[in-house]
Amino acid sequence: MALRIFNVLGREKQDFVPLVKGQASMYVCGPTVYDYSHIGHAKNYIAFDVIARYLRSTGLDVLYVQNITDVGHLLDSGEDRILRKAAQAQAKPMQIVETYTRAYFEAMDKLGVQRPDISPRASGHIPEMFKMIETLLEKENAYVANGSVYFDVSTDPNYGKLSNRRLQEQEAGTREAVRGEKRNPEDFALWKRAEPEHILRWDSPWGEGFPGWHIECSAMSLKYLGPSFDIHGGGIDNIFPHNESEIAQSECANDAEFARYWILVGSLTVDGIKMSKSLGNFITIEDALKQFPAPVIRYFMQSVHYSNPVDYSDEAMHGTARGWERLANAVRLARQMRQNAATGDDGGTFVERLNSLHADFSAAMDDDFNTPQAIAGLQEFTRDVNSFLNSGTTIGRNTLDSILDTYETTAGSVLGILPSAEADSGSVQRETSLIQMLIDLRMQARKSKNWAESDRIRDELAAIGVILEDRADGTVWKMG
RNA sequence: GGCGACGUGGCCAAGUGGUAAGGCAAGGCUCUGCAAAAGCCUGAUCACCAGUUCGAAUCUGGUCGUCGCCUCCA
Repeated sequence: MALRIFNVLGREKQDFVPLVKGQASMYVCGPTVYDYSHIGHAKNYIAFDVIARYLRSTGLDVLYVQNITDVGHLLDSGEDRILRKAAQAQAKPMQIVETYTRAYFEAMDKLGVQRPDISPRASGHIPEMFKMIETLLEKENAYVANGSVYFDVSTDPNYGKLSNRRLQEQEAGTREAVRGEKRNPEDFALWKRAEPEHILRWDSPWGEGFPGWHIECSAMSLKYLGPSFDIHGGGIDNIFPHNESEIAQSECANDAEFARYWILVGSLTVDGIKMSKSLGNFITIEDALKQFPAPVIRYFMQSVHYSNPVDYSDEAMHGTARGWERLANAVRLARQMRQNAATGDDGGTFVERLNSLHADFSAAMDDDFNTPQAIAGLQEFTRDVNSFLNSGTTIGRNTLDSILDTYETTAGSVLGILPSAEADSGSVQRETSLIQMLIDLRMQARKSKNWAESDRIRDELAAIGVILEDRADGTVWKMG
């Protein structure tokens, strides 16, 4: 069965046929690094993480590019939002950018989001932007006004094809000062003249300034993926004007189809309303991780189809956590049984069930990355695994390996929702506590002169490399 | 005003023409020294109305309602 993707460009489910056989090129709009990442970012980037992971699992050679926006965004006041943050912190703009770029990657790492192959920064691609802007000027798709360069949307008859917006139906821009130098109210900036107080600025053929928001994605996707590539991803809230403008710039400048498949992810709300700082329902990824382990957050984000909105709430998260536990418990049980299982194929007939799970999983993911359906299949599978593991029949190590491998290649390497084996095998802190507990048990045995039990504990600990030494003031231990 | 989603059992959520997956919660039961885990059983005709069709949650039209976007946003 072939992979099908709902292409927002055209609004229909289509067979995925990559530009180059065996490869898939993907560009996803990345974050603006002016603050800590929130759970809305988590939903978005987990979705594309799973998409990239699944594409790879089918054997495709994926090249995944995701930008870091560290210049250019304007506030209503005309002030760059990164600069505003810098003023608050009395720090250099690039210091702010660096801080939140690192924080972004750290948060994503904790969520098990595999890093993109390339994470280009907008600030590092100013020359590439110049080149594209100059091309657009030469082709008269853009014009210079007072040191700024604007894209003339009236020169692109296809403008609006992604979001289905007709220019004349939109409300005119409200900023009089900005509108004054534009030919059409809908024209957007490719390059903005920097006012004196604007610290983050570059020399350009049109005077000192900084790039418009949309041009970076066009310039960087061209550089790393070429004029045409397979998949463009992002949040649905950026369909207009950002994605629409990207298409206009790139297709006018390159005379080539831009992205062939558009995958846009539904937004996340908190307790039914949009997340915003003023409402006090702004939840960072770090905050969420304090309450729930990363696999639970990933499971939650994938329990709804990526294109649909998700509502985050404590109630929903606790329900999700319980559902995840059931799956995780089965995996843990299988891991522990494997530790003591005899080698052999006992219970091998269960392999048929493994095959049917693989088939169900692939069918669900091939259908526009239907993770809710894939998870439903895993839950049914888990019921059968639990029955099997608890049935009392002898199960050989090979069979347990097969079960664990099945989980690993579906819930593990694709969805990224398995409990980590490390967490289950223990940590230094836990090991220390366990050893202390045994020492305390042994102390009780010694007090009651139960020397046989006391020596048994010491000998068995020694056998696994923990040496006990009795002192007048108590017992200490060390690794042998 | 324009664009776009959506409305499925108490909650979350798949399903886009052939008589409703899955999870959570709830109740009953099995297992069980206790606890936990696990398993079994129990529930919806799909916002409403009118059409198309042999047949619709699924297509068409309309009504009501929710949300997002049109200004920075993943």
